[in-house]
Amino acid sequence: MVKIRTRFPPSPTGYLHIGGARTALFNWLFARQQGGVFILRIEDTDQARSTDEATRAILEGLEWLGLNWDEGPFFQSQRTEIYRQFISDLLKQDKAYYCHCSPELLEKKRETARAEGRKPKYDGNCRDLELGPGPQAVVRLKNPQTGTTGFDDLIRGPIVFPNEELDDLVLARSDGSPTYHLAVVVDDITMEITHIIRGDDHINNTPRQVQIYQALGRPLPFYGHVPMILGPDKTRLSKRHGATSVLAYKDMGFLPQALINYLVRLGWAHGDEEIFNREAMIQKFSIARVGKSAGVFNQEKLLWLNSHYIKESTDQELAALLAPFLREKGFQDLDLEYVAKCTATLKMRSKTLKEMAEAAEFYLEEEVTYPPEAVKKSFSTQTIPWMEAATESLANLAEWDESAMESAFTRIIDRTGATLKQIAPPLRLALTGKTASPGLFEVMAALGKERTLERLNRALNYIKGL
RNA sequence: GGUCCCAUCGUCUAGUGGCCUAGGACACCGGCCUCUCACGCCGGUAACACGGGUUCGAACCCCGUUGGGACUACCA
Repeated sequence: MVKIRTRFPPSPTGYLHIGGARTALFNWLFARQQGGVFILRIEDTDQARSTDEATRAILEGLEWLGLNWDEGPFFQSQRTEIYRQFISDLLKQDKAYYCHCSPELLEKKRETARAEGRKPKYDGNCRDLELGPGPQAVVRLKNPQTGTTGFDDLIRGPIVFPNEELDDLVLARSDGSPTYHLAVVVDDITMEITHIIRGDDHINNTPRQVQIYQALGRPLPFYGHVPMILGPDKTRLSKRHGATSVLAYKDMGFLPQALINYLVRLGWAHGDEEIFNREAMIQKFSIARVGKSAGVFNQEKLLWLNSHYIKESTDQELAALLAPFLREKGFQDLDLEYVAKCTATLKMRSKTLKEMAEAAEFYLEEEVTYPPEAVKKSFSTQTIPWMEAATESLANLAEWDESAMESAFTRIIDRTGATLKQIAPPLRLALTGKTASPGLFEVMAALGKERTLERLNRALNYIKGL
């Protein structure tokens, strides 16, 4: 059996975006599932627009998502000799020819053709002139002019194009460099790619590439064209729609497994299942079951998945993940054990790590501040006896856990005649500086006895000074 | 314009001729739980683009219409 080989070929003209990430994911999943090989290839033939920085960002994005590649990264810019070889072979076999038409002339012809309602395709002017190389010459593929060119798409089934629609495409530019179509095909041949899974914006490119395979006398790979990802306005997802860079989602506090899970479900389903960890995805993914229609990127659902994976993470994992976000907020010396205790109270209430970091601030601040509105609502002379009773009972607690606190509070309620509903708000404000927070007992347990008593005493003094 | 692709709730989707008075998930709206906020649980609103066929029977098959999208470069 032939080993399956897939590839992800980004061009380094920008960051790794959501659409690219999903294409990479599908290729990766298919390779992993089939025991195949996943190859990374950087398509940097467009020297003007390619940057090293973009390459780094793409690699970093893939690494963050955990889409590890087995071979590469290969760079097209380092393979020019290979392309040259293939082009000269084609020329020798009369499958390609030199064309001396200037870009200006071609552009003019296209315009008049368009104006007259004809197809603006190359007219084959130099096809049979048997011209040699020249300073302005490009190399074109000599395509069949009748008949059809097609392929059997893994996702969409057979797709056929009339050859009259296809013109003699340029294989080599006048400077000798290969064009995209030639480079892709040569790379896929030499890298022995068996399955090409890519965006459906390439469907129309495929017959051209098929013709190059045919001219070269090589067997076709399998093609699977996955649908595009759209923004909420149903146009192609782009910067206009906010963050589409994978790393931007990292910075917003998303977990890679949440993004991966979201992406795999965008365009693919396995019955009613929503949650897929890596292993489940690899096992259940099926390229043939990928949907055909474009999908709208929905951040709400991503947030839901993210909160799911946050809940699933252990306190220690969360503490480590949260640390960079906390440091960003200026909390430099972090006691990760303490942070872990805090995350335990926050994981049910946070949709992102960024949100969690914000919610965690009161745990880390030396002194919480009491917002005037909240003070008005919760602090009064009436609360003094409650606070005193609480402070005293808590101070006497031998065990600092939630069940001990609970029994302490039943005694406090007994003694003061107040209800928990009355006592909780002022205590919450004293401990967190907020009117909404994790459960009172949870907060005290996480804060620890010392911090709790400190904060209560400080609040008591504050109220007495009102 | 031409060619190609696509079409089920607002969104992601299940559905491959009878199981569909169309199922799940997100979001939204109610309720329960409750020390606040969440979580969780229960319930609700909400879709087969349209028109023709084929068939005893169509969300599912065929044709057309409409609507979206892609490509149409010496960009990838």
